Amino acid sequence: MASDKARQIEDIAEARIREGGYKAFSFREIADEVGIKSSSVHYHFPTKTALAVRVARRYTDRFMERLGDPWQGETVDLLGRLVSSFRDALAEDGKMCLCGALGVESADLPAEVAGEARRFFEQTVNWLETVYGRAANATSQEENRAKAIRLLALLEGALLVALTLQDDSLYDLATAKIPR
Amino acid sequence: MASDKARQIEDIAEARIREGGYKAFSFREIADEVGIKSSSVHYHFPTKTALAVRVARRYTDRFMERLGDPWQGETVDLLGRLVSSFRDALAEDGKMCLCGALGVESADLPAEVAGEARRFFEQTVNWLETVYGRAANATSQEENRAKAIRLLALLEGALLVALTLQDDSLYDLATAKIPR
DNA sequence: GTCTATAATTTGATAGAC
DNA sequence: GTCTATCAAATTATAGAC
Repeated sequence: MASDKARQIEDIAEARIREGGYKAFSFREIADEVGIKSSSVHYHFPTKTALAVRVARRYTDRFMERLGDPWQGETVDLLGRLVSSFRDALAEDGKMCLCGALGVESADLPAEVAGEARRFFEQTVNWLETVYGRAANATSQEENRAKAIRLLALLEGALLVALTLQDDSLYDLATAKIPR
Repeated sequence: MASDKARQIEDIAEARIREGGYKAFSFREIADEVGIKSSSVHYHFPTKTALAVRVARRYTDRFMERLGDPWQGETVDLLGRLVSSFRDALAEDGKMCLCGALGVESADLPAEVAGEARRFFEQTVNWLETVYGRAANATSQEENRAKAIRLLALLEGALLVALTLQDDSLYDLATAKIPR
């Protein structure tokens, strides 16, 4: 299959970005791992920026797909899905959220890449605003947005703390008060 | 003065790390900015790792000094000092917490550097545990620790979200419910 | 303390054959 | 799609003169 190699390249780039950010992956390193030459990687993705944009887009799409329709289901279940999406990423691969890793270095990124990280946060906040707006105890739009920002910050921060202190259980500790 | 150049080097390295992580600064770039050659930077700091370690240590020491004695003063004031320490860093230079920026790429860092980021988080958590332990409504040690982890995660995450979405006010929105 | 000079490696990217 | 070959630039680091 033609796109098989392209997907392999994306997978490796994603893993490296989640471990060490945008500057942590190189075309040569990816090429070695896939078993081709770096010039062949350029065939699939013309530039490093283009590859990172593609990886971030795929990550966001999958993430939003996993979160599902914010208009369907119980508030508790919806919020729990968000909490466990990040937790699974930590538990399964011991890695940061891709767009959190990119977001930290926003100021030092090609504009298109920084824009994709921003897009991920915007979509997640929008999804949360909808969930909070539907809840039985829904408050004003401003307050819903504040709650959304606050939860997203807590979850990204919980990943960051757990990774830095090398203790995954800290993510659960930090998010224990949130419905799952 | 002899150590004047060394401090300049540390300042520039710190700024760059907070913008783009460990991989974002180079000896040549720093040398240009200071107005010397990269080999002269090596005179002050033998390796890149050594410079990063020194910068992280200085950052942590200054941060803890600013937080002050967790046994002195009101709980509200102590917690407020932590919240505004991070907020000022964002407002004044529009930059991430240095050890947050390093922590994200923990898995891709020289062990000594990752250790310094870990040290910052440990010290901040310890400080918060003491504050919560002293409070009038103090709970069990485990619960104090959970509260400490949770607040640290929220603050680091709030910085991350504000930087990625390029809106400093989101930090205040995320931390509004916390005493200052 | 700072310089010149340089080594050894890695990087993103391109041209052109097959 | 993948290769060889190559480029121009940047990187960390060292040796030795001043």
